[in-house]
Amino acid sequence: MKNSELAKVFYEIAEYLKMDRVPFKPQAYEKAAIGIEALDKNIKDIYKKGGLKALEEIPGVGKSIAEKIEECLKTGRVKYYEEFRKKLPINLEEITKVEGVGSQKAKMLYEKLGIKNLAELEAAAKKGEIRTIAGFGEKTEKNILEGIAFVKKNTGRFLLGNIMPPVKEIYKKLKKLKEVEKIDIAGSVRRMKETIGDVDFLIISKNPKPIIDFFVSLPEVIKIWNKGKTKSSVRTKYGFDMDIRVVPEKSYGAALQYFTGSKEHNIVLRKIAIEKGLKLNEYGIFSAPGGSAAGGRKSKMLPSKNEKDIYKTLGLQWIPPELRENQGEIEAAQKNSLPFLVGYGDIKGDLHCHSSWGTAKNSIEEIANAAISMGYEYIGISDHTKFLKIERGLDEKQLAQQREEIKKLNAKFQNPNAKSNPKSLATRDLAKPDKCQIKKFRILQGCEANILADGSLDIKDEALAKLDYVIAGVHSNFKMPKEKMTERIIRAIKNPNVDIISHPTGRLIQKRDEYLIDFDKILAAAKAAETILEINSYPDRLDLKDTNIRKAKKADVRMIINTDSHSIASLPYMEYGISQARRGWLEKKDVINTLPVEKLMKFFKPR
DNA sequence: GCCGTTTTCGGCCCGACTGTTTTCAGTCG
Repeated sequence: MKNSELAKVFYEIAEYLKMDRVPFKPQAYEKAAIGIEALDKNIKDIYKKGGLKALEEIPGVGKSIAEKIEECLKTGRVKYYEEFRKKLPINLEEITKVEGVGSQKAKMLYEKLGIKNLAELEAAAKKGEIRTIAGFGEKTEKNILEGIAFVKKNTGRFLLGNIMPPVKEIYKKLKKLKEVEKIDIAGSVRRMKETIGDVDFLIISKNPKPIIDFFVSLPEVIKIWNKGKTKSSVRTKYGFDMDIRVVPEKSYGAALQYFTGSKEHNIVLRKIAIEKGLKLNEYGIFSAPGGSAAGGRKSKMLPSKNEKDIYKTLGLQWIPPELRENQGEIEAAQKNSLPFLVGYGDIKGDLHCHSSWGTAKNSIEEIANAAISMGYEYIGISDHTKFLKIERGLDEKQLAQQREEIKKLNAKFQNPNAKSNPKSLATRDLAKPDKCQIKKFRILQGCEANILADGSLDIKDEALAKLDYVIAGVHSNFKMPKEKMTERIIRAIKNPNVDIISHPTGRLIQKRDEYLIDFDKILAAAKAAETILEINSYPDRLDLKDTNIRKAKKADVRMIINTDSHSIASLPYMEYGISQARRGWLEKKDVINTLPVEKLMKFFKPR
């Protein structure tokens, strides 16, 4: 039984309890489910090692839920859950995916019409049966049908890297409106989560109506879920939903904090507020209960204009959005010990770029020019090697020829008259970087060698020794038993010619799981061999992922953020890699390509 | 059902919008 499956059981119990209007227990079960989901160990192992006591250590899990976990691990069933299922045997997860249908309506639909799943819900709505239920009407029925159509079409979450470009476009359009005094993107986009459920825009304005009207009539909008005086939500043609919220200036900090989330982070903040005799909502932080949009009669609004005010009033350092997941950041902020995160402008070069020597789009010179215009000081060309025929992998001879070309280009890029990079890279606008000149731009030659099934590489050591650096990655035989795969990668880590392991866990978000590996052993080996692990910025990779990055930092392993670009159009993906590094609590010193080239190369194996 | 630097009992985060009501429940974020 996987942790996620067990968590799902408790989430569903929470839903069933909500249907019965049981107070407080639903939240307790939800909390336990969150606690289980957040575990980085298999719950089976935790139970094996420490029994019931160890289970009760899990946040949100007490005696009663620990016993239910035990029951589930032993028998594969939870009686308490099955009793609910017997009473209401419906596919809750499926039905409540439909916008506007929650647990209460799901219950009614089953009791009145016997609806158990999405297909039956659709059939009933088409026959016009839904409107016959008390409390349901024609409009609800129509909305349910539309909701089902959307559920069928969409998978739910969207890759950060896919969603960002259209979101930035819409952001620009909204920003241009004269009524908009200030605008931010909040929500999981601001937190730079690897996948995004929906997009939240937050705006300051004294005149919300024209903004909301403009928002719902954007050409990207295909469905208006709701439209009120100060907020609205819509579906875009790209498939994702967007919310907009307009607030007055004095509430902006509180609103930005509130709508950035995460939900778990905010709940803790509100509790801290209550402990201090304060009240926190999206309108501000108030000195006494009863605060509201108009300001309660007895409560006084404390400074809420910016987020720092809110955090300060709660006795906390301002917390970067990427950390707001209630994973220890609040405790760190209380102790004034938050990390100073690697910045979006700190990267000095990208060492994982493919060129037209293989199947990638651009020549080395084109890549170098693009890198210069992004403000980089160096770029690393790392084409695939010969095992990957489909990518026209390079052999020993071609690598030598490529080295000659790079030598010539490097001579060309030494420009003693150029000004040094005047400002740090504004990564958030990487799509349109400023032109700037670099005194000494350097092209490094690497390669991305293939880690074969036995852990050896597909190219001769002598050839590797002539390169500036070597990346090695797994590109075949993904499905090996855990022990073998771990050994395979560790052998590559120990290879005296290998400097960097690319996309170390091999996952493709929403497509392919990580390889079966013992990640702790990989980390220990990387630490011992001083081999660097890559944070791959490609939108569907983001590998290492945030939680693994944090583990790697704890293991004192060095990391590098690369894009794995096969075209210069992908160089700006760097932003996503940096964001994951930040989510993994990395500081500048943890990331080697924040260093100038001479210092960077000290982290490579002696050649 | 869980949890505790005021507590082992008595608390549990909060407000906008919609649709169906005639004063509010359900849903969502």
